[in-house]
Amino acid sequence: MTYSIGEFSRIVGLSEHTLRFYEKEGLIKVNRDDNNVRIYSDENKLWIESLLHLKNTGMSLKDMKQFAMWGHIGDETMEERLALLKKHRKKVVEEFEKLRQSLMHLDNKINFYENELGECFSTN
Amino acid sequence: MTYSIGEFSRIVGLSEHTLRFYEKEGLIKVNRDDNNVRIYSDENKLWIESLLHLKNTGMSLKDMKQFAMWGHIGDETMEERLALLKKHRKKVVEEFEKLRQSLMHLDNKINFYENELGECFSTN
DNA sequence: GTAATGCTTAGAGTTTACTCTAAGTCAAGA
DNA sequence: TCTTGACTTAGAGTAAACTCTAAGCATTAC
Repeated sequence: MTYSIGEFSRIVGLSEHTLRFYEKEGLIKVNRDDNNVRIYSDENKLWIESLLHLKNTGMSLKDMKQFAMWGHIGDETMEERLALLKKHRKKVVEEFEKLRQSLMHLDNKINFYENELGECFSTN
Repeated sequence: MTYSIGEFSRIVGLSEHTLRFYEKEGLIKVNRDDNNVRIYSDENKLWIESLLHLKNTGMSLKDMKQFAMWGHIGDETMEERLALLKKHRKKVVEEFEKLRQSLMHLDNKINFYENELGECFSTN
């Protein structure tokens, strides 16, 4: 399957502006038809979804850019990419643990407030 | 125990600029001595730590401000505060789950690269 | 034949949360 | 007395990641 930028935008949940911006920044390579119109493929979709996972974990555009560049070069950059991912993973794991603790703190707070207000009615 | 802004800054890991900024924004109330110099207390410390947990979970300054305002008003705002925390919790749980999935995705990627490169040397 | 959708460049604007600067004052300690 | 650390207001600067605008041209579908 292939998609126009409008369709693709809806599918991946990024605005057309952002898709063009990402392309300009080198995060994606997109094919064009005879009229220079962008044709997004399922491969592009997988790639974007992968990028969005990296973004979700807090990777900066700068690092995603670097990762994409290496990806475009080819197999000889695998070690660099792996190193980047491993380094990033460390940060993510820390972040994850911090979030877990802060969530616990939040739950404690909520429990405290519920006790203070009396537990007759549980209004979720 | 009480602390000057300099000491407090080191203790809680926020710059003096940021501490004054938070105070101006209404996130903390700080006592002053006869010379108008800020005196931070252990109560301030607990409060800031609590705020930082909310910040960790991605709460905006705006919401933290609202929460602090209600806190300063007193017990009659407990329900509002509880509602805000519960609403926020929902977002945090979603975010947490998203992060968990993206972390899994990251791990899969790393495994993929390690297999591709051969698992003879594990360089962490 | 016109509306919808797409293309370009270049640059301006937005939001959040700080972060810093300037310019001046004040008070305690060695 | 002089350095250190504190205080004030007011506003400017920063960084990231978008987000949008303008102006003009091309193509496709009804």
